[in-house]
Amino acid sequence: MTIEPVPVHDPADTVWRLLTALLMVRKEEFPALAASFGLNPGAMHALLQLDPEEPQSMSSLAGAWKCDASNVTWLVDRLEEHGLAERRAHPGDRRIRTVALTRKGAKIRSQVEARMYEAPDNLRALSLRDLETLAKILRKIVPEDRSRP
Amino acid sequence: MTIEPVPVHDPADTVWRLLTALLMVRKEEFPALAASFGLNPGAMHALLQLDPEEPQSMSSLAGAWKCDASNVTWLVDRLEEHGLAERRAHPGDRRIRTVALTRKGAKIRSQVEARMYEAPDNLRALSLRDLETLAKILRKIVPEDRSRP
DNA sequence: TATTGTTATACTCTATAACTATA
DNA sequence: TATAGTTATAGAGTATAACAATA
Repeated sequence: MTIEPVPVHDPADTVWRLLTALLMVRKEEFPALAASFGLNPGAMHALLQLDPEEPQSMSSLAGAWKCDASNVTWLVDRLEEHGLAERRAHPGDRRIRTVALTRKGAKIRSQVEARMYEAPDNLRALSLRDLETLAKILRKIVPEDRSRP
Repeated sequence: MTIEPVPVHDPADTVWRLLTALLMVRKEEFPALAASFGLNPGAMHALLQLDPEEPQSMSSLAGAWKCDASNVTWLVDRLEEHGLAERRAHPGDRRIRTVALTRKGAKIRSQVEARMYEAPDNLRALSLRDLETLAKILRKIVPEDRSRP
């Protein structure tokens, strides 16, 4: 005797399943994408969260990246080795070091984003009408800034 | 002078950005979900890809999990420690060891899936009409089996 | 001899604890 | 004394290479 799984009736869960299935493939591509730029996934994630305009302190990065300060040191070292970021002095407090994207870092970052946000073929196969319907509905629940990281 | 990013015009890319933003939060929850079952993310991933019905050889798992055979040994050791999977002899070839989910493994696996496929609150906030529209469109491009892993 | 899986070992990434320099 | 960041060190997870058993 086999225990059958309880069927999903909740429409939100149904949509969630469909979305997860759609995204799963891309998620697995991330490490390869990072590697294609000579970075490990952690450093790539860090690169994407660095703001080209606003240098941040090491400690605030530890908060943003949800990792230990010593790991921030290590990750920023990796980015510096690739010439993608640089440590700078803080004007008011000589204990603080800020991290800023270099010109090259900003360029690579936007290249990576372009690759990440390239829609997969199956999505591209939808009609313009369907795509616009999707966008309209999704915009109701996705804050504008989160859709343009 | 700052170089402005090229605006995204392609409607498929726009939708893709929205979808990615929506899924990002959940993706970050995965390690915590794994930890709540006493597993590391790798072992959890492995558990989810083990078929309750079909035992698989170690080498085929290395292919499926995209990792080295020695790592399969390590991961299956972890699952066995928790009583979630077990090695079995292959009837025809004594070199081969197959890996099968235990009864407990199948149970935990479906619990994990239930947690993973629970829609987040913002999705739940959509109207039934919107959810049905989403499901209808997404089903055009998501193969039925991929939406029910 | 070739293949399957394990063991021995090394490397990568992350964390904790001790340390340096500023405040 | 407290805080920011680094360095020293340890641990988890993954890979490569050598090995034992079987084909």
